[in-house]
Amino acid sequence: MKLSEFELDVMQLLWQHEPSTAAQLHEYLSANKKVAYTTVKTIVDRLEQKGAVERVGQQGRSIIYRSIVAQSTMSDQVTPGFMQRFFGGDSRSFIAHFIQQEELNEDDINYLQTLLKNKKQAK
Amino acid sequence: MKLSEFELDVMQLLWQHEPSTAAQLHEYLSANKKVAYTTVKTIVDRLEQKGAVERVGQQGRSIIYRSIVAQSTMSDQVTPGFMQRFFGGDSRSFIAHFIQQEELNEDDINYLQTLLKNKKQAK
DNA sequence: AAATCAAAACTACAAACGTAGTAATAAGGT
DNA sequence: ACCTTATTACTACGTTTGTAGTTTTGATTT
Repeated sequence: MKLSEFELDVMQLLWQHEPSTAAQLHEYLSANKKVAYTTVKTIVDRLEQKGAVERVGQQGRSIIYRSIVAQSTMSDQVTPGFMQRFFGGDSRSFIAHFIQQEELNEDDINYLQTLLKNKKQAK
Repeated sequence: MKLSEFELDVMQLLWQHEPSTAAQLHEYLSANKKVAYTTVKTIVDRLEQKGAVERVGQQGRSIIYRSIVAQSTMSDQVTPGFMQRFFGGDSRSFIAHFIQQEELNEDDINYLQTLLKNKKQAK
């Protein structure tokens, strides 16, 4: 399943606040972007058509939606392409780039170090 | 500057084999994807219009192209959106995901461990 | 100089996308 | 039972994208 950027923005919000109505998603989105309610509703309709979300009830006239595809499924599908396009598929330099670039506190670093240690031991 | 997926695929090839003619890019691409030469040329033309590549000479009738925008610039621009859409902007779980998911040999792991250690010390 | 032919330049077109208006409808209030 | 109004459902439209055909052009060969 292929979702557009805007569709993914809406999915992101839904993943974070599940379940939601179109009006709620519109409200969350409005924090970052000026966009009409009907626009958001159109996106939700398209997501429904694509089988990314489904109706799970209603509240007055408002339809309540829930995601069908998991965030992890989506990211697994899209990441290889991303890595390929920006890092030539080299996962080591990909990870290295973000370790260096991103803001990480000591806890974060410790956590990642543990992950690496475990990964090494699993060999 | 906003580039489409296909445009980025072509940029990736150009970044890897710089400079190149459209025919060469077509050849590289053909390894993975069946696509007409004219299609690739159209993409290159659009990249030129967008200011992502430029002409640096010719070889017979063939125009030689070079990238103007660096791969790192592109990835810096696109990554925040990507991270937001798939990891809710949480860089720690973003990096963690790849450490766990990706194939890494012992050297890779050591290298990443060093990076983390340095990052910790730099605090 | 004329012919050939590869590559460039131009044109085309359907599907997807971002965006939102308009029309229909049904819940809830009076 | 009727009206109001929030929501849904439907329609619309310009732009971008993937895809490639057709036409023009100019380098190279004969």
